[in-house]
Amino acid sequence: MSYTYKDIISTLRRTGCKITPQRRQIIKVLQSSTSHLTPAEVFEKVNCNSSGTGMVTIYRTLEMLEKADLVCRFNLNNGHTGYLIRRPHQHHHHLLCNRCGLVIDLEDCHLEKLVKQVGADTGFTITEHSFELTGICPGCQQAENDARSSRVGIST
Amino acid sequence: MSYTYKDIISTLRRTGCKITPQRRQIIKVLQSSTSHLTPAEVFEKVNCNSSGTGMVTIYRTLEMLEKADLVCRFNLNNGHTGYLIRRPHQHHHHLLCNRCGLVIDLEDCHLEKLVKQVGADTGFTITEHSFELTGICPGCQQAENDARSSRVGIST
DNA sequence: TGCCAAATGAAAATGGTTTTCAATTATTAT
DNA sequence: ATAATAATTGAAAACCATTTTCATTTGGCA
Repeated sequence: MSYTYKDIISTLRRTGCKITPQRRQIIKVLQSSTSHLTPAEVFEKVNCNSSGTGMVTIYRTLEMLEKADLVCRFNLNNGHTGYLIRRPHQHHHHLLCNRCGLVIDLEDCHLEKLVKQVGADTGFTITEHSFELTGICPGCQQAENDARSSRVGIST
Repeated sequence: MSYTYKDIISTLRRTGCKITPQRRQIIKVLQSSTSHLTPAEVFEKVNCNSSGTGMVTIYRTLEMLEKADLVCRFNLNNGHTGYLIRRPHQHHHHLLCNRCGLVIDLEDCHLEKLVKQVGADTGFTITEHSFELTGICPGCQQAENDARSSRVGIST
């Protein structure tokens, strides 16, 4: 489960950040999304209710949230950056759907042994690792199958 | 082992690409580096012999090499892009040194089972995965230890 | 050798992100 | 509640990596 809106606000207060309407908005937008959002996407969603929040504020808020460890930041395949409300439990990996952007958390990291082994083999002190999977989620697979069968035109 | 200069040239010829002096230079620079290089780094190295190759050509050549599967492209942690001459054997992972940029190839991917398991658990069709490790290589660990002991000043 | 498509380079365009700076606002102390 | 103040905001400009444009040059084939 991800941090609740209240969690986030109180963590920010604790850090000495001011709680502005813009920040509230941005947090709500991030929270209501199951997939990662780029700064541009956050901007769009925040501004569809005509709140007039500037791009600059989006960037600054995302940066602040990242520093406070409340969101995690991805490097998307296309070189862009995505942000996702963080799940409280520490280290985990992500499974992304290529079609719809859905993100699944893989809570258990089964890689400790492998990482340790690589360290031993290479002499490196390994400080970080990332493991990202991408594919097509069940929903999008279904949608593609449906599209295919209607294209073939079983009954015409 | 990575592709040799000759391998690369002949692959390019086969693809119908022209072998220009600029391209030769760029390939040599990539080849002589054990770590990934950003376009800017390639530019710098290519131009230190005053060959006057433009940034544009660097970008275009790197793109061409990537399309020909002769280099691999990374998203660096800082958001920049790095390129590395490819090793012929297909799928593998990387171990990067945080200090000096050294890249070690991990030829064996031990993750097939885990990937398959995740697919089964989630219903995703998993098409790709990446596993990247970062840490400090033995050389840089040594250097740090040396620096530390001289700072402590064992004999002064 | 000459031709022509491909490659090059300079300059301009693009697009995401960051900085600057004056005006505004959330919080703290009064 | 109000005033003081330090943080936040937004507009515009700056930045920087990357891409596009277009006129010029060049590698490789006929």
